[in-house]
Amino acid sequence: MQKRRGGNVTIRDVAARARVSAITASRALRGSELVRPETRKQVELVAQELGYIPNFAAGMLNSKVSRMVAIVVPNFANSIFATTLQEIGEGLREAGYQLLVGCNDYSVEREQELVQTFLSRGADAVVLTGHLHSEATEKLLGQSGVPVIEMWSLGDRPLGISIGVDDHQAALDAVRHLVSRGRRCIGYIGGTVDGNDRAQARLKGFRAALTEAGLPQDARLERTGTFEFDTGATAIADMLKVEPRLDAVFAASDIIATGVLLRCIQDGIEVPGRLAICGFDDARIVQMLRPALTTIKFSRREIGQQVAATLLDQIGKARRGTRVMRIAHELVVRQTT
Amino acid sequence: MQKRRGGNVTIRDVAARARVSAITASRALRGSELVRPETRKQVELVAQELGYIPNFAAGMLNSKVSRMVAIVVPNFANSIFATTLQEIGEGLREAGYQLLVGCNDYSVEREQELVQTFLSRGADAVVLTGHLHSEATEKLLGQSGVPVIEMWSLGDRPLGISIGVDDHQAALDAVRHLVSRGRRCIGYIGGTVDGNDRAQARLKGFRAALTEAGLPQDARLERTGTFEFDTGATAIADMLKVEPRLDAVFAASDIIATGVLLRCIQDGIEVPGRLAICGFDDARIVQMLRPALTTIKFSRREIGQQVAATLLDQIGKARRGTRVMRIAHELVVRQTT
DNA sequence: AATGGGAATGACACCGGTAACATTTTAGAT
DNA sequence: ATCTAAAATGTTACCGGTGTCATTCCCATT
Repeated sequence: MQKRRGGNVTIRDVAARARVSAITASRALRGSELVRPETRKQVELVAQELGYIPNFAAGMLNSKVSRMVAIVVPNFANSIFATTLQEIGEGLREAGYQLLVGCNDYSVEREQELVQTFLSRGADAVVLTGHLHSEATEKLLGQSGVPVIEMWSLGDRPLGISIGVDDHQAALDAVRHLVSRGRRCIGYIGGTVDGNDRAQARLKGFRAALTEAGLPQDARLERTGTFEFDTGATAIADMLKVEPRLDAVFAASDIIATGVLLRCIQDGIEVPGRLAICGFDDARIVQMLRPALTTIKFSRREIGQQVAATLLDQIGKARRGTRVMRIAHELVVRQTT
Repeated sequence: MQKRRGGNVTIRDVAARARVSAITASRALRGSELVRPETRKQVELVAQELGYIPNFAAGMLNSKVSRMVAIVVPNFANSIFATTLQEIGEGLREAGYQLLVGCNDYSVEREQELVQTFLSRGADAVVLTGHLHSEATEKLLGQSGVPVIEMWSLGDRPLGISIGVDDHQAALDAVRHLVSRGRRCIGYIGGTVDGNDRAQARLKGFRAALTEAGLPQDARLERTGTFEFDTGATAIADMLKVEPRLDAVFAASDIIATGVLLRCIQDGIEVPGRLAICGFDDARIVQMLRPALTTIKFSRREIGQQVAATLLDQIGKARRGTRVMRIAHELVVRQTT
């Protein structure tokens, strides 16, 4: 098979037609200050005329700049990450960067594979979700010298720059709020903690809050599953059967919290009278539910914007520090607590 | 800045260390049948030892194969597209393809820019959303000889292969259902039709159904906006004020339908007694709402899977036909109608 | 031992931009 | 008119794999 890409017009073709050398054409098209305006215009005209499409691979080979940013997210389908992707994409568009995205399904091995291909493809920077990585991944990234951003959670020893929410503190805040409302038998329903340090931090925050309030830990009141409505719906029904005194639930994601709430409405369990619910994320829908969900709010867009800005700042810099940027969260009290 | 990628180990370094020529090393690592098993093993060992990371750009330059598939979606944040992305990603992972994704915000100009860079980067195939493109985009893609897939909607004159849902028919089915329930004053609330042929087809389907049922067209009962809850919530409130006899709404997206439903619940408008609602997409949440939403269901995953399979089939093929693959849809009647 | 043919390996050029350095042109100063 | 520095352009080589074609090696065959 012969792939043609715009009729195989190379920069030399453009140069010949414009009666300049290849390098002048190259400079003209890249907007270098070294060419006379008229020359540039002429080259641009010819390029247009011939339908010239530059070959990035060729340029990259020598210049080592790909204008691609690689991003690893655990899951596209989860809209939480999608919003961030969107924001990063918009932030980088102007600068001419493209997004190379991969999905690791919460697996560090898969992440390692992805990082490997991304480096192979010459990504100018790598964005990872969370701080849980294989040793090989960290070594690869270290050797490559490419800027690394870990987003969504905060790490104490980030590989590069860490931009995210303090999940532990946020969970603590949420559960403290439930306690302050007089709840004494509080359950936790969250996403799987495997390969997910955000989920881990939230669960730890939950436990810390119980301890702080002098409440007992009870493994039966901690459930984890997928980040789906069903997880919440199933878990709450079962948990109430096991422990009828349950009077509050902290759901580590609004999707799960919505599952809990809708199931309660179905089953005639009064919220917040009989059961208080607090979610996490402030997904768009939850303020429209009746009763509206109390939840932890933070700006997904801000994460994306910060990541984009930081990327632009870091790419091409020789010295790169490690830094932790905390995105603010806030407890939004609505009707479920 | 000097980017190093794994310490600048090239295939010649590996070859030298393994006492073979560069091309033999290349063949060994690519799994060619032409090298002796022992030679291959030796090369692989050395590559591992040296931490060799191949440079895709270099390989691409000569072989014209990038193992990247470019995908343009209008919007990441809309989970509808995210699921498809996820599925395509999974389908291509095994074959070693990477996803180059871009977001065009429903703009054909933006799509054109994206297609241009994607071709520039040597994408092995291009996946677009919908059939609305600029002339230049179509020309670019035609010249490039790269396989093209248009997904999500069905076109009568696809650029390559078209994989999607018959939105017109689906909308027709939805509205016929409302009519069959005795509704006579039916409103439409949907997403913007600009740059969105799916939305256009649904609106046309809605109108066709009204005509078919002998009902009058009324511009006041057609609203479009963003694909957000608010659009539904705001539009329904206003529409009921303008036309109190309104007894049904066809919402061209479940997000919007949910907005409509929740607003009705808030305002004490009885559903389906006073107002019937039919959505579109069968988003996961809508079956858990009370009343559960009647909607058009189809498999987003199937679209993704078909796209992935078709991509693998098309890439590298010399002769590429144009074809239309219709993904089945189904009306799911629940409690809102 | 000589021969033939396929398996395995190698030499070399090439893909298409661009960095580095060389050269020519231009314009301002004397 | 001459000189000089800056501006503009050109030459050459190189990035790092891989296609093409040539060569060597090995073993079976006569």
